[in-house]
Amino acid sequence: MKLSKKSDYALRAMIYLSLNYQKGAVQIKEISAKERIPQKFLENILLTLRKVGILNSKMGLKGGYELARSPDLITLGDVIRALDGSIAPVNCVSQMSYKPCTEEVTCVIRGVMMDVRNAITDVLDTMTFADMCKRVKESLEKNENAILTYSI
Amino acid sequence: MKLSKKSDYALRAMIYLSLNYQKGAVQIKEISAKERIPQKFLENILLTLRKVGILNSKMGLKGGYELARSPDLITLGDVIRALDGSIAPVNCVSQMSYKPCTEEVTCVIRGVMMDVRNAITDVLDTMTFADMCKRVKESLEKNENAILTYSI
DNA sequence: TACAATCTCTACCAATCTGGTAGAGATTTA
DNA sequence: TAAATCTCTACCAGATTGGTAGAGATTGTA
Repeated sequence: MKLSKKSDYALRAMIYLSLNYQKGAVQIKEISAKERIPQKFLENILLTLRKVGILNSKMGLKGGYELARSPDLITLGDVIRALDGSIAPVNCVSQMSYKPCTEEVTCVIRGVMMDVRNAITDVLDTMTFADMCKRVKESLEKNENAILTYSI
Repeated sequence: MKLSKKSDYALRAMIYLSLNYQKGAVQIKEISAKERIPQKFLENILLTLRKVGILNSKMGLKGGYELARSPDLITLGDVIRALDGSIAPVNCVSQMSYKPCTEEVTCVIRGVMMDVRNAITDVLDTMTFADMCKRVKESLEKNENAILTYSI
């Protein structure tokens, strides 16, 4: 039941890009430096997010990445699914990578795991990056001399 | 966010033992055969559950395993924690293996992950093996000619 | 007592996943 | 044309997962 480093980095990069929404493309190098994420690793992550349509990219000099749509239309669930594949604790309750188990009808573990999955997605699929930005700003107001950070 | 095979097997074995609560010790071999779990692997799992006090064992001929307390006093969370270690998606929100992150106060990802963790434990720490037994029996009544099974 | 059945313990192993790196290529701006 | 940037494929070391092997300790029963 663990969030991968990949998803962790992805969430941080997405918050960074959300805070810079509509301010033009942001370069990998900048995100990598500010968030202290290995650059080459981050390249892969952003590429994945682009391929699933969460990010747009621009190649060449002055290129970079930006959100493909408004931060309030992207949820944490979207990002974690893109990187980690599935959110469900077992495949037989997964939307993304559903695979029936042998005796689905009578499987009582499945029932509980379905509840767990729903509980998780209730949180992750309603929380948008607009919400995250709001939280970052609130957090900064309360802790005036705090460094801007939202890493794990 | 995946339930390990170890925890899966453990849950199944625990349901089996719960259905046989107060009927004397049950042997590894029997559970292994009925639930189709590799015997040597199951040995390790049951040993772990004994070490954390969930199971009692009896060595020697006619030995075996049985629940150390009533099924309504053991939750799925107890078992999964014993096998997989932690339920929390990140260590900085874990009860079991808590490890602070760099900037805890202002970390907004932490906040969401805390919500996820609570959502998961709400399900797993309230569901007992007595509940699971009840579900197994209900399920069998509804599907009269179903085979008794609760594997994933 | 002997012995078979059973749990206990340590060690080991192959396959996969995780986190990360390398480097050549394509594209764009100045 | 050159520098900056994204794109793509390949690779790699270490950890984790799922599982096996085998010797040892303990107990019931003939």
